[in-house]
Amino acid sequence: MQKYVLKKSVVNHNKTLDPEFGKDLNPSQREAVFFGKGPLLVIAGAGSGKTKTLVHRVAYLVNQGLDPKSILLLTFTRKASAEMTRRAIDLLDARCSNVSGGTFHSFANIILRRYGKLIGYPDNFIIMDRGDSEDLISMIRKEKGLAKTDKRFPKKGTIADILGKAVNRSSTIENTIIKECPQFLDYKDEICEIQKAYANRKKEMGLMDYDDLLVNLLELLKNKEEVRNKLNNYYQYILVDEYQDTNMIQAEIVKFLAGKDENVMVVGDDSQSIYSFRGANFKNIVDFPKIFPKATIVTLEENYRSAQPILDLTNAVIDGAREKYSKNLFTKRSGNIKPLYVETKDDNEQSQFICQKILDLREEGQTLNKIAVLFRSAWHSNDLEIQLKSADIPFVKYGGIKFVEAAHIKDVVAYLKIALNPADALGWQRVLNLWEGVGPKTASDIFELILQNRNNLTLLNLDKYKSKAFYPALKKLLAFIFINKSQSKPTKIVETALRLYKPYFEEKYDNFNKRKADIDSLITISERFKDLESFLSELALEPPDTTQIDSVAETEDEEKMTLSTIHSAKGLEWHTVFIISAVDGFLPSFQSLGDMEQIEEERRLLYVALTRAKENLFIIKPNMANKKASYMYPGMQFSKLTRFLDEKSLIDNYTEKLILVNDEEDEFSFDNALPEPNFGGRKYVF
DNA sequence: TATAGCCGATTTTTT
DNA sequence: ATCGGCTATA
Repeated sequence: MQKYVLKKSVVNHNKTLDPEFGKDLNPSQREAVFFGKGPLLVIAGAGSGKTKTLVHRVAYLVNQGLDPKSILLLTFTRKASAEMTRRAIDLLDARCSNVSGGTFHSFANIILRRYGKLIGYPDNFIIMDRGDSEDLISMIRKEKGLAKTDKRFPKKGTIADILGKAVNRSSTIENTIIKECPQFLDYKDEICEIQKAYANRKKEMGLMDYDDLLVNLLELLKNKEEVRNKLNNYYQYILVDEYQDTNMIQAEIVKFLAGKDENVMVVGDDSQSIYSFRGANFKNIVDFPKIFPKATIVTLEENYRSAQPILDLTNAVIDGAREKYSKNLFTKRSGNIKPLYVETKDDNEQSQFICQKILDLREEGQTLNKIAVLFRSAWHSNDLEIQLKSADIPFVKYGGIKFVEAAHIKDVVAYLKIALNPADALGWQRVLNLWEGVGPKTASDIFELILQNRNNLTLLNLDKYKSKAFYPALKKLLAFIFINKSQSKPTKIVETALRLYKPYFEEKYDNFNKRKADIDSLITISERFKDLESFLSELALEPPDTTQIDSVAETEDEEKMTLSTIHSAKGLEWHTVFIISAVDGFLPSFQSLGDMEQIEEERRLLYVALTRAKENLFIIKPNMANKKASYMYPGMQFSKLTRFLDEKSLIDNYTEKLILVNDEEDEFSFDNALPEPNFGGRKYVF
């Protein structure tokens, strides 16, 4: 295990806070930033300078002479954490780079590597991603013969959902089934059985899923006093961002971390809670003063992001919400351009409109990285992506399928996992199944053999397989497993794994040349890590998104526009925002329609999307009645505007309607007949 | 008994 | 593109 040595940091004590520090904050922000000791709840509306306030708070605390490491800043993504640290450094000095921070999960990972032994985990445990969990569940389901009993037995993904929600909502399996999918209530005993087997197998194999990271951290804090005391002494101030998206387990973790001093500041906006499907509970905000009765509450209501007409619409949308902390955003920013609303005949026309508009904006001198297109589900942008490519407009897409979820990356990672932790049955299954003549049965036989002898390689008797074609491969694989992990750099291990994988890789995928680029990226990423364990943890906790992969591949950082799911757009802002597929059934998603709470969450989702825009906001509603989704779900029309904008005629009152006129000549020529790009214009004819 | 291969159905959001 | 189920084959 890597040893960390405390280095005396060279701190420039000459540089003190700018006398102007805090002058540009409004009174509420100032109250939060200069707050003394004790619990503090900051209710921060969209665009109200939430990040700015947190960053100033960090700088203020560090400048008070506090050891930066003793400040723990828990954020929703690692990106957010890095961004805040960077801004704090700008504001004060390099001391801020030592602030402790990360996501709840990455923090749990660090603590559990060190203290996990106390609750029976090896320090080389492997973090399972969602796919790994499903694979293990599927394996158990097959072993128990549950797959065959009845066609209607839930699929692995559904079971994973049920188990995960039960944990994250601190509820029972039975209640979760009743709430989520009552049609499977008959199988509650079987699902409980799977749950037990799943928990046992994970422990045997040294695996933790995302939920285990939180649950086990909480267990340490709750039941291991020495750990709790250590952490309480170490972390003097706890700051939590996006508190509305924490679940009950996380709230308890915060409670224990705060300790007796209760120096804990949480920041959140109940109107932006969009992760309840993951067990997040925005009532955590309401309950904060119950957990910390001494809590001070500060509300930030002034919006610095959006022009007034945009804000008028967003306020109106969230006004329809059933439950919320009452707050009303206002801005001093002028602006007379109303959000623009466009109806198109289908998604193809929607894409054409966007391409055209973006070319206009570029003409005007607007840079592409100030433009974003937002949507409910990753696949909603499929058509747009094709058209952007053919129009030669560069973009990056956030959300949807991730790099590490691709089959070929999972293959390579499986090699690495079994090298780090030979007890990992899932990794073995995946690797052994690559071989001709090996299916699930043979793979698990081989795995059993290895497991029994893994402490003494010389006892391993492989004679059984001597006649098989895969025998030499098996020999080579075992040699790979027992290489010295602590001495080899991750990149070396990846390269060794790739030598073993290559023949199967080229056999398995027709388009292996295209996939090769991903493999190269994996090598590049591995170079950042000093050991295999941290590399694999990072892949599970902060999977690289397409941007990082692209920037590895391309040296030039060309300007690109952003396509993003609304979830992934959280916390960001753009000059111009297009919200596409504002169709009832798309947003809200038809999957959410059965449940009032879920529909309310969809409303908040739209609210988050709308509040990303600073100056220009486009809302586009294609008619999707004749598209694929509609024959899959016969009851749905997919032709009406989203209910959240339809109610009380919000569209009529708060937006300007653009009329698209089909130019008869050839299919669609946009180049002629376009009026001067002018967002105040009444009509948009093409 | 185990595997390979084919076909058809399905696609919310994410640490 | 991927998953799960079915069938032919060794």
